Amino acid sequence: MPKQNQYEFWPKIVLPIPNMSPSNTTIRDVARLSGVSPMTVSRVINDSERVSPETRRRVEEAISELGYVPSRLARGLSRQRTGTLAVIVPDVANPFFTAVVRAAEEVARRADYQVILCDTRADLNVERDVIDELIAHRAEGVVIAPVSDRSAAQLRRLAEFGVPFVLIDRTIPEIDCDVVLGDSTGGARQLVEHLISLGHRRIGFIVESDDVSTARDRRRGYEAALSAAGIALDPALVAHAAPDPSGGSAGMRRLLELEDRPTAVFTVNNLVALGAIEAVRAAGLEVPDDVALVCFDDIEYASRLYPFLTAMEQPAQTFGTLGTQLLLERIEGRGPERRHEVVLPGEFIVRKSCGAK
Amino acid sequence: MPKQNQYEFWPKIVLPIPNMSPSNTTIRDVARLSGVSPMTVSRVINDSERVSPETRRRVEEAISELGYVPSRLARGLSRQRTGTLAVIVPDVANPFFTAVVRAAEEVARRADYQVILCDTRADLNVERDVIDELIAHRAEGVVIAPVSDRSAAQLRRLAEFGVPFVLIDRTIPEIDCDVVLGDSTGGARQLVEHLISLGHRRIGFIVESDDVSTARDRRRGYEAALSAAGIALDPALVAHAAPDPSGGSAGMRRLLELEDRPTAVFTVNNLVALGAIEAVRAAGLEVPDDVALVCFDDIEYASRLYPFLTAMEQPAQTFGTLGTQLLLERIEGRGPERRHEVVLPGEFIVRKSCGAK
DNA sequence: CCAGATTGTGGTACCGATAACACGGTGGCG
DNA sequence: CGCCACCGTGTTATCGGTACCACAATCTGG
Repeated sequence: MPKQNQYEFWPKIVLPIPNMSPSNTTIRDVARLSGVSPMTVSRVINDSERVSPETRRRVEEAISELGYVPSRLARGLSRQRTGTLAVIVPDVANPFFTAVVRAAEEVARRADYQVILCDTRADLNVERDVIDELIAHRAEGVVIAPVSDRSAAQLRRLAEFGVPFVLIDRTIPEIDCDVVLGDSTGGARQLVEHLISLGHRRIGFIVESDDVSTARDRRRGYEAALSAAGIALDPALVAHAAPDPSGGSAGMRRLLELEDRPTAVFTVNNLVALGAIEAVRAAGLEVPDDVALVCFDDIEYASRLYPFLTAMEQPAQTFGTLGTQLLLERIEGRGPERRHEVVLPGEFIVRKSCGAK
Repeated sequence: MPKQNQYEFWPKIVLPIPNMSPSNTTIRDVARLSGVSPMTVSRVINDSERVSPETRRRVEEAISELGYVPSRLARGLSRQRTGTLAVIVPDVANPFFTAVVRAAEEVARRADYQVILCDTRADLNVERDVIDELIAHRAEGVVIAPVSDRSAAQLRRLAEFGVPFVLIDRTIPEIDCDVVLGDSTGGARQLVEHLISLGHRRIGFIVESDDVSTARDRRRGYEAALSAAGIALDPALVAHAAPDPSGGSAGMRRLLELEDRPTAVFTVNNLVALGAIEAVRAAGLEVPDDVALVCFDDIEYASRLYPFLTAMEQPAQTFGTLGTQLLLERIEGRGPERRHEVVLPGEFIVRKSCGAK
């Protein structure tokens, strides 16, 4: 259960503050001090161009004397580019997305872009608002792990405004753009086949709503594994739940209440697994003894402390770096005519939760 | 060991791209279409003001017909405010800071500010660059967990430019501003006293460089606890190391090599603890049997999966919300004359790693 | 020795919005 | 009936840069 925030309603204090000097030096001030035109100063701060060494020296002197820093706003307005790009994820606190964001931020910074971070909390409305804001901000591109297929509307809006974007982790059927994905179907199949190889026949699946591509694809993998093993699909074993710990708990509780309950469970991601495990324990049972468990995505720090989750680990950082690189290519007008669809293989890591050996 | 990123050098593809229409509708287009002046359109999009219902209707119609979205750049330039603020942390991947960032982002968004996320990777130079960028961007305020005391220079720079900022998690001696802190000294003392109460007399401490206030304060707490128990301080038991898992491992290795090695260790934070535990295990020993361990900050998801770390958990979210709220007060000119110094108590959580009971 | 290129610099007009003021029309009130 | 307040709207200047073109001075080569 997330900590309640006792200071949510911190009492408002209304008092005057000692205003600091909003030191607003402009290019014209620099020009005046160094006895040249603003245009020449502009040339100096943008390097390049032909400026005599002597003039350049004088201008640079004036700049450092006045502590002048050019305004990105003005520059952006006039150049029609902001040097800003956005990363949108449904939950930064999910270690998978944290890694994505971190990597994206680094790539962007190296390419001299600033990053606006947006956490949609898997809420379609927040996502819409956030995207509108980004359009207003004239962000030059967006790396986004969309909330669901219904994000299509807002992505089309981005496209209308000529803002390139790259989807990561999730595709959206009608949206045609660069994409960086994991191998959800294959990975899921491998996980479930592993459970089957351990002798499990009744295998549950806790998954979020079917309008998220990863959920669909992983369900597909789950079904493929079952059918390949000649196990009939029992719809009662598929529990739909929110893609977070509380959803995982709820889903697992439902599965445990079944008459003929599963002996193993596959969860759609790491946080769902976490909640599911908590539910198993709350029911006085244990993983993997009473219920074996496998999932997608690792929880790095947890696994280092205690290698427990048998998981299909995805290269989260690569999602971030690669997604951002593809985006930068689009922004800079490079990038192939045809869209890029990169599928990154996961790494199957067997640990305790599946009960192997 | 963090995953190597195999796609760091993704091959560059150079091809033309099908350019989308950079639909650049301006306020003037809307004005033309609705047969009014740009000023009137401006009045409509900023609500308020006195505009006849009929005109407003016509303008709104034109706006939606053209799909017009006002440019934040232009607005910012003219209004002299950007509606942007920044959150700077040394490591977003640290669950503590992830929570801070997430909370800050939410508070900011609710107040209609956009957030620029900056991860300094605990590198003073990156921090300097990032802050320069923010000044250029005319960010209206900054919530920052500074790299160290040597961040003072860049913070003074911010102040010179009239950008208000709030320090979180760490103070800096000469910098006088709003601050949201944990009770490092008290918390550390409590942790170490707990170890002492369990019978430990040789207690190690793995800590980062002394120019970070939390490190100093926690050392102070460590020393206070020892001296209160009449235990002499043995400098050999204080290992300095980077504030991350690898630092923790290195530090613990050094402690384990001591002739008279500690029976318990206190680490300055969660990630250091993680590395320290790995080092203990690598040495063929176990926590808490061979070495008891306590630390600052929890790793939430890890602890839910496996309640192991005995820790002083800090209310990370509150650091974020409160820090951002204080910042917003400053920005809006409210906020007390005298600086705010908020100290949030941590929660002492006893689990396995200390070997209690 | 002069046409033509090159170099360093300045002038002007924007980028897209808003602040501040101006102005014609309506209605209330003495 | 005329003055004034107010309403709705337009005009102009400006925010802080840069693109584009102009222009004088110097350099090149035939």
